[in-house]
Amino acid sequence: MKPFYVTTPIYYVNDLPHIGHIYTTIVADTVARYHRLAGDEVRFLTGTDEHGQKIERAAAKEGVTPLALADRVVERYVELKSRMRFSYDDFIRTSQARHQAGVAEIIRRIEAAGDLYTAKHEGWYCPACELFYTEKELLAGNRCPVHEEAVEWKSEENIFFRLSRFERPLLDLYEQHPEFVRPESRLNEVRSFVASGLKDLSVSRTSVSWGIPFPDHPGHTVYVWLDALTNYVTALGVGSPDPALYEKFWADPAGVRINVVGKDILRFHAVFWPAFLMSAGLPLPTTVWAHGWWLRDGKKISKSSGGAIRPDDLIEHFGADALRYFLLRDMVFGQDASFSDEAFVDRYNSDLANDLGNTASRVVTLSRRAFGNQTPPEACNDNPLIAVAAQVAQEYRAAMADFAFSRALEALWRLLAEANQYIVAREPWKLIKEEGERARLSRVLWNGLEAVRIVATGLLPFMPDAAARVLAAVGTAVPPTSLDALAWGGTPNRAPLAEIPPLFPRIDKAAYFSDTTVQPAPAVKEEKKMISIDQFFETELKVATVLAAEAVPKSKKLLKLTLDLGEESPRTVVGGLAEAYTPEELVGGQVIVVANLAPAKLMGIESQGMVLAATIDGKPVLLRPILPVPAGTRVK
RNA sequence: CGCGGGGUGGAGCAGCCAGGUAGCUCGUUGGGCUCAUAACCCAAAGGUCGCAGGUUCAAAUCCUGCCCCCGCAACCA
Repeated sequence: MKPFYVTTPIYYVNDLPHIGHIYTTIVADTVARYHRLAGDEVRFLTGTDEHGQKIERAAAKEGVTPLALADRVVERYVELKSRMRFSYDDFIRTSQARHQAGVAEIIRRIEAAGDLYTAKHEGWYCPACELFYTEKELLAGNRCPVHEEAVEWKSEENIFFRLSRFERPLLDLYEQHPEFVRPESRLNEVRSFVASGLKDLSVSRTSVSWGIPFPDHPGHTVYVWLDALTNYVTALGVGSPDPALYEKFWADPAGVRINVVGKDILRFHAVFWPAFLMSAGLPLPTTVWAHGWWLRDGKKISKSSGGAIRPDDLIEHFGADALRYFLLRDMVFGQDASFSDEAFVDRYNSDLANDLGNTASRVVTLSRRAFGNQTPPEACNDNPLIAVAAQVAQEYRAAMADFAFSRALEALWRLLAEANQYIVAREPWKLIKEEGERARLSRVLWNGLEAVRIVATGLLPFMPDAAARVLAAVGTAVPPTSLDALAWGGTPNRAPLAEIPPLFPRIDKAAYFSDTTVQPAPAVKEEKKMISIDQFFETELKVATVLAAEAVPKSKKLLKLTLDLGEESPRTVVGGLAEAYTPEELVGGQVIVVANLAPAKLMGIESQGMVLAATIDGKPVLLRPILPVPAGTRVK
């Protein structure tokens, strides 16, 4: 048995599980299940990343320990296991002792290799953010872009990893093992990133205490990515007294090791991670496999837009199997895909209800009627479906080995379509009524059951429960444990066939959508905080005449306005107006500006005020006087 | 020249790396069947493969240039 190791990234406990996490885990789970059926010795790992400043701060805000906060989120991940039928063998948390021991071991190896050194890290530092900022990121007057407070010049001693030393080895890796990064388009991306030059990487922090203490460097904490990435081997027991799992799943040259990741974290996995491993003298993963993102109706999902995909609702309405099926069927693995409820319902109805469920239902019903609630007495080894099934099985295997899940499913569905055609052509419902056709009828129906059985077998990795239900419905009570079951001929004769309820009840689209019409977000409690008129007058609003306007180069939204506020010299004000206004139409007109706003740098231009506008659908609508007013007139 | 993805019948997509009859799902129209979950089967309509050049016997596919859309980054003071 070939060792096969597949991992998901460890998920940051800053976030509750969302469709992205679930998708990644579904992919890894399907791969793991497939390889178990294929006879490999599979180990499947997932887990959580729990260290870092964000967690530390979020916990402090709630008055709990970081670990308590992590525990709470981890619970949400763990409960998905049964709900989504995830079959991972291990769940690692970076807060666990075994992980910390492993990290320490890796760092010792990297240090022994001479790839660590300490150096001063200097820069503008915001104590509130606990972050360094580049000059470019700062607001005018060296203020933090988040807190708008003054930043300070700080120099901190950091431990650096000689990433630069691995530029050549990494390029050689991509050259000799193009399968190290898949899909191929991503390899190109990674290669060009590395080829453009690698800088040494700071791998310690002195400002973060919620993390793994850096071995032999008191006061330093291990940088999150060095901490997180190593989970794939620490979970196997690197640095522990019992390295058996590590030996089998990471060190065996015949083994396959796959890290499934989202494209957003590919760089860390395809550059930093192999460099760390090379330095530590450990084998590399076979492949880092990057998938795309689920977009909501074509837009990136953002929490603020309220368009998030709610996995809970979907699982409740359609079941975990249906969600698994949809996500794997509708995304070409590696690319981005668009999620919509309508696509989901359509896919469910046409593929699962009509094709799979209905086909199973019609052959089972016919067989029960014809053969006393049993599978047909006679099998059939000579019919047009056999060749199709063999072809489908072959394509299915090839696609699965290539992570081409949608192609694998398409292949299975071709067999279903073929089975339906076959049934219609043979008209078994007529044969039932004819006395001398028992043998023929038996073979026809047996073929129909057999085709469904093969499809359901192929679906076991995708929809573990539903596939088993379909198998049971067509006479295979115990799901097979090997892909050999894809071969023609597995349907038993004279096995009992129970009456089947619809395996995938059709969804009434109209009813579903009227039922789940998106409720507008409950209006946030209006906290009416009144201010005094004096407070209002602290804001100096003035009418300004637009003397000149031009687009800010390379900016999508910004216009640079030169405004007359009745002052000695005109002011420059930059505003996000470009999406709604052209410079030409503004010149000569008037706008209202906040005249006593602290200046700020936008795209390198200092803006000395703010133009007032109402925002509709993200686009500004300027507020301006109806009649011309002398420039500089106070607004109240 | 910031990074990346994409533009293929009404919708959503595959095909492009390894050029050779443009394919799938849904939808539409007509017909068939009645075993089945208003399902299934057959047929039809519907495409300048973003645009323009080039290479080639042959280009959706390779090369060059351009246009448009969508993410990310940097900016709605």
